[in-house]
Amino acid sequence: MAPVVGIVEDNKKIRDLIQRYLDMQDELSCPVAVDSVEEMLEYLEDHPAPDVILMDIQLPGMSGIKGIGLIKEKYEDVDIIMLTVYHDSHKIFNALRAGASGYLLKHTSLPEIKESILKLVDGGAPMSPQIARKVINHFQENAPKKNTDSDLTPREHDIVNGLVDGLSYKMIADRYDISIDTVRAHIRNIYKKLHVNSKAEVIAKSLKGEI
Amino acid sequence: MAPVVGIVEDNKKIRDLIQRYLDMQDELSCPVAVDSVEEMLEYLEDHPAPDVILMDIQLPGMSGIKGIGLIKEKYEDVDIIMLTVYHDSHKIFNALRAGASGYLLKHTSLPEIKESILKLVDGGAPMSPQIARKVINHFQENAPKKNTDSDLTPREHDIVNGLVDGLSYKMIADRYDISIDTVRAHIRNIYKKLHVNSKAEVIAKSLKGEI
DNA sequence: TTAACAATCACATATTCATGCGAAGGAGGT
DNA sequence: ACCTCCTTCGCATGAATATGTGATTGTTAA
Repeated sequence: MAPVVGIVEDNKKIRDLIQRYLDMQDELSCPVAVDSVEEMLEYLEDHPAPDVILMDIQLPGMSGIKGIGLIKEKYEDVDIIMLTVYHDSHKIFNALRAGASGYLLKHTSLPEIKESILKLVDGGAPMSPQIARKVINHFQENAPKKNTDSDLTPREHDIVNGLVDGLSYKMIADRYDISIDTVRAHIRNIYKKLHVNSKAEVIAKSLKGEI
Repeated sequence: MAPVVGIVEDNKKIRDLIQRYLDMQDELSCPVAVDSVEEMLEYLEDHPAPDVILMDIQLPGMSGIKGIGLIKEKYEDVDIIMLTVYHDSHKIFNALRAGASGYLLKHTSLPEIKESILKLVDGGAPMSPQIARKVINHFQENAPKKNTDSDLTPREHDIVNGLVDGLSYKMIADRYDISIDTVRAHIRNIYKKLHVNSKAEVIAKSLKGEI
């Protein structure tokens, strides 16, 4: 079933352009394009909800960001992509926090918009690269400067990798061409250093990024 | 000036493939591809730093995530893109916090990798759509816990959680107030469904988000 | 030059795991 | 009513793991 797309955008020229383009695609249909959140909510009263809604932020009446919340509240399965000129962090984060699943800048080309919608339906999250950069920077600024340093020696790391790959002692011994007793010895030391006492805990720690 | 790319990847086949492809492009050069962070650091001692480094996470010796920190510490202008099979939140966030500027999954095609590098140099941040989705979900406190399609029953999920927490059969039995033989029975069924045959593999799958 | 530590190996033993077999009550669907 | 699946439990056995107590060979830093 081809995904159904809705548009909320107050610039009629842009709105019509996008709608015509998307509706023309085999993989999509775009039966509804309105110029405010209020109109979209009205439309949703007596029509099936689209799979994806493209939404501007600057709109007559209610802002797009507020609209996200209202729409997701009643139609939680609708995915919303912001399509806007704003690239300041506050707007981006507020939109994402409100429940937007993607954030594209308005200079995004029509084929890219189409790709983004398909990506979203497929479980991805479309973001313009500049937006992604800001999101990532946000992580790095709020980075807790914790010490991930666990003092494991290179060889011990090898052993841990073996464990993470689900190998037995014997298989690890074979992989690194050492005896199984050596593997045991390393494991003992690893357990001491990490304060654990089972393979399971080592694997968990490793995959959680604590090693 | 064409951006210079470096690669840290322990799988020789993949490494060579990517290097050859990138180096063949007019817009890029890729003079260095090594299989560990340690080797890359050595290389950087007496060569000009690349503009971008593609880096795996699971590596012999030091992990790629730790490598990010070390490399960015001495060569802060280098941008690092993670290129890995891991898509569990812990690894993603740890990598981004450590200073990675992009995060791609390994099934990314060569032309997409190239595009990602060019995007990055241009101020963007390449991310696989799946990754972007996880990052966005992180912003949405009310994260709807979509059931990742796995045939595991609720009880089996409980058991898996116990394993992930590093518990022994006996401890799991105590936690859920059932007999150790029942735990065994569940584990047997879990192993069958996931096609594995050790706690280690279950934990790994779970933490990698494959359950 | 010691001292510390990484990496290698050995032997022993108690515990835990993996896996086979079998079984029985209950929930839910046809 | 019948069948399927979830959940629960038991017994048994070989394999793997956890842990202790050693020891030898290098490398490195005080």
